Amino acid sequence: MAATRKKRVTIKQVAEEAEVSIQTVSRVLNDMPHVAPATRDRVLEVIERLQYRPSALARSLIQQRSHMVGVITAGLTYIGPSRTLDGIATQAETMGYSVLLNELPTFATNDAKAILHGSLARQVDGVIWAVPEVDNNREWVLDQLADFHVPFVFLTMNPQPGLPIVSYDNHAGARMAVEHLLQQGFRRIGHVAGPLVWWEARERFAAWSEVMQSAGIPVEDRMWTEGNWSSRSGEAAARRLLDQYPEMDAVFVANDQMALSMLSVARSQGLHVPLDLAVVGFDGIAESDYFSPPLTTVHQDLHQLGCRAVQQLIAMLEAPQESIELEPATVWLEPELIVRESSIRLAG
Amino acid sequence: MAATRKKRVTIKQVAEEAEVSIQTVSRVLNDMPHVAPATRDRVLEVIERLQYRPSALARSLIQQRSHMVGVITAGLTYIGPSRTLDGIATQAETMGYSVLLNELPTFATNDAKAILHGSLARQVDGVIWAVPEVDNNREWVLDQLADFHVPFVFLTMNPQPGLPIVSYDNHAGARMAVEHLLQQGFRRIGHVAGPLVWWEARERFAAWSEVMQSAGIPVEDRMWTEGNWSSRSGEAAARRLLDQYPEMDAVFVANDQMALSMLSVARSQGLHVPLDLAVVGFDGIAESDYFSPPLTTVHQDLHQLGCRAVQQLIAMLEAPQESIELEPATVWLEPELIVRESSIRLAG
DNA sequence: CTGAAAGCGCTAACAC
DNA sequence: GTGTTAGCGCTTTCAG
Repeated sequence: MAATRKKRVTIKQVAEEAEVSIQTVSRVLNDMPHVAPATRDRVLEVIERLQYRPSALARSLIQQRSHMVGVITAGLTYIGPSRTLDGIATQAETMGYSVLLNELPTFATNDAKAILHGSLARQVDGVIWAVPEVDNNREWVLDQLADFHVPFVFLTMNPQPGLPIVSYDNHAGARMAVEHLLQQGFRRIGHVAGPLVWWEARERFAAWSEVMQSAGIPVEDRMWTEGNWSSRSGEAAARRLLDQYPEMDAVFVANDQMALSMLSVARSQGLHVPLDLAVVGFDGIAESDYFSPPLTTVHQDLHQLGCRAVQQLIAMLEAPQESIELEPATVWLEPELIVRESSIRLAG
Repeated sequence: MAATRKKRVTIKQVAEEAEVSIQTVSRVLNDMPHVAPATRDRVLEVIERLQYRPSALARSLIQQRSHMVGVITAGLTYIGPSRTLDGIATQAETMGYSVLLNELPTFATNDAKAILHGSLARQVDGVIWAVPEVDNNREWVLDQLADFHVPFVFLTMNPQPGLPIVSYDNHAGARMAVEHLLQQGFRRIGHVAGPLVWWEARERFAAWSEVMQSAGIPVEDRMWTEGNWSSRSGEAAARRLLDQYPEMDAVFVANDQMALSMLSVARSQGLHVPLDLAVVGFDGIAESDYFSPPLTTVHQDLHQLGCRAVQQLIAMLEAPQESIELEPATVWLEPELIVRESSIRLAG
């Protein structure tokens, strides 16, 4: 009883079976007026009987509107991008759009070009550029933006006049983290940075550095190290930092995964957190509440970020032509500091 | 200098500009023979100059082949589904296919129907059903399978004759975990199960139960509790279990997130892991190596799972019609036990 | 080697 | 109310 692959039922067959014109079937499908109730019922009956499903493809071709949004992403194995995608997918669904997903194999420019054009060839109505800004991988997209005939929304980058951007304020988030440590009375605050080719890592690093200097604490090179976001890299970065800055009493780590490693390394070296070393992370992943000890962190709701991006894009799609250009709205979200045990100054 | 939305360049315009027929342009595009080199060059030049990009949509319509695979997933905020999707996206890319992504808002059946039909309406060439098997949410898809005129590949379910399935052997993985604990000399082994409406949770639970009984250890209800995969739920489950089974000396936890909570709760109750309580997780997420202590876990490479699913599906798509039905290949992957500090029996 | 005609499945504009 | 005629952008015959 193997299921032989059946041919798709077309509107033409429905029309013939119901003994009406193709047009009338179309009218029924689209709930248009001017169809006699009896005719409509007959058509509907045939549609049901033949299990007819209209082809969105053919529709898209003629309407010049695919109701698909192209999403270009990278690094889905990371928690951040996948949560963002979750938000995008959910919101798109809700608003009646499909997601055409493309993941870049690397963060480099080269791959991106072909992949983006592949997406555009499929006639997506708009594009959400959810690739982290690494090196200058965004340059050429921005350069060519005028040549693409669909709207774009960019995620996670500095506000820039004339560009629709949806992003968390990483600088503000990092500032909160460091200021919190200062308030707790810590002064010798180190930093484990993310890879500084990433915009987000640079923002967090810059905020650490600036807040420190504002507090009258000179920043030296031995006070920070760089990881690549992963727990593995965080382990090495943590060891180096503890080594080169032994009097450090607190550390701001650029993401929760690396902060986890910091906790682990500290423990292995006999340091008590937060008594000997306070630790603050970034991202606010769900697990951070169950680290040992629970991790103070800066939370950004990336699901929400994805939702907002879709709303923004669809607003642009459905707005009248002229208004689009006037003021590409920037959505600038504020992260939130979650204080837990890992950063509380204990009576020494 | 606002970028006014341009109209798309069509093959017709290229033809006119190059003073050839639409046909010839098409031949050039598709690298077909029988085009004079001079003509070809002229056409290519015009294509370049006009920045012409053929419409994949129009192509799909006539070729009855979209080169898109529909992916139905759910719970992208979880690590597992998103890693799987990462594998799917990467592999599809490599093989020249695009991914049309659909995420179910819940695991229930109702939403699924409309969403699946939406995907099919866009003429995907095949579907990867990556929704975890929860309750009987898979029943109706399987029932209606014969009515869909494209091939399906199912992820993460029991092998079943006549169905193309790509899955890890959860039962085998859980067996490894429990046998490892027995080998270490632990006998009073508890279990924190995932939500038992999930197939994967049931498999892991069943393996625990069976291995215990084979070892002559009767299983009682107080020896296990149930969580919902999240660290939060794992915390409650861990507390309950420690409470109702105080003499427990080891525990097999159904995923790493909940295992993390088990470590955290044990620590807060003054229990030393693994001295007082050995812990084994499941999944092998990257962070598990940095838990305190590093977690023994059963690793499954979900990226690989996604890759295999795509390979399987595309093999079906590109195979001659008859051979498809004969023997839908099942890919049955073996997870791997990673032994770390959390489960090592220490000289007491 | 090249072009003209037909048509993929559907909707838009107009007739009747 | 309903049918007819076009045509979305492209490929596929089949003539020349």
